[in-house]
Amino acid sequence: MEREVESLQTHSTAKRKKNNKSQNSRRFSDEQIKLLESIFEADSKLEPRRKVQVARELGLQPRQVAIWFQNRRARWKSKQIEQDFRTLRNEYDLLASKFESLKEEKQSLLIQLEKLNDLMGKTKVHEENMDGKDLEGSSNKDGDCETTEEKPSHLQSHKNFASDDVGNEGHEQLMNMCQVGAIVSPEDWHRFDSGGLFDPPRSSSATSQWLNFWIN
DNA sequence: ATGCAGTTCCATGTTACATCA
DNA sequence: ACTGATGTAACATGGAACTGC
Repeated sequence: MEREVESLQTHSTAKRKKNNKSQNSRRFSDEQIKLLESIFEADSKLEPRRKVQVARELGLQPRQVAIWFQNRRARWKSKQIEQDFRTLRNEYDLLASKFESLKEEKQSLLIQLEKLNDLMGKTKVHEENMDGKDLEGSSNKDGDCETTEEKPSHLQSHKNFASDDVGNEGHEQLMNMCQVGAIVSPEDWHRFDSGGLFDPPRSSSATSQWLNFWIN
């Protein structure tokens, strides 16, 4: 039955133009908008009975009320999309800047590591020249990066790299692993919850590739 | 139970017009 | 006065859900 009303209200473009010209204003009054908005705020959809009731209250056709709600939902949705877009963009900017600072931190740690390696290399040569003391007791033979003792954690991880126990290639690989660990733990990465794009892989070799992908 | 036509509602895109800078 | 941008009421269309047969 509402369809009947609607079809009676369906004009050709020409008819509509004529009709609109005869009306003083197409816009609803402030009063009408105010009530419609307050209803919309409570519920964005109208039950048919309520629609008829509201239409009667406002002196409008039920069809007009239905259309107003349709348009209002569409406007709300597009605003929502804009809002979501802004939120996502902000989150992305934040992540990007975190990533940049992590890269810088990594760079500075690498430099520190180089210096320490140089220093320890020189010390060892010196001690060998002195011909005598046992240095082996202090190095961790299993290559575990999470050694203890009272050094800063990021330095602890690289403690055993000066040792001869690890060959050059293994040395480099372990350095990479530990550097990744020093920059950020997997838990930290997962906290970002970025849907996998930024998530590092589980295996250490894949981790190196992953890191290189982002840095290079 | 199932298929089908008719109806209603809704989301989405478009049009026509009013208003404003 | 003219014009382009913007907001909005109304419309068109297609799909989903529901109903009666």
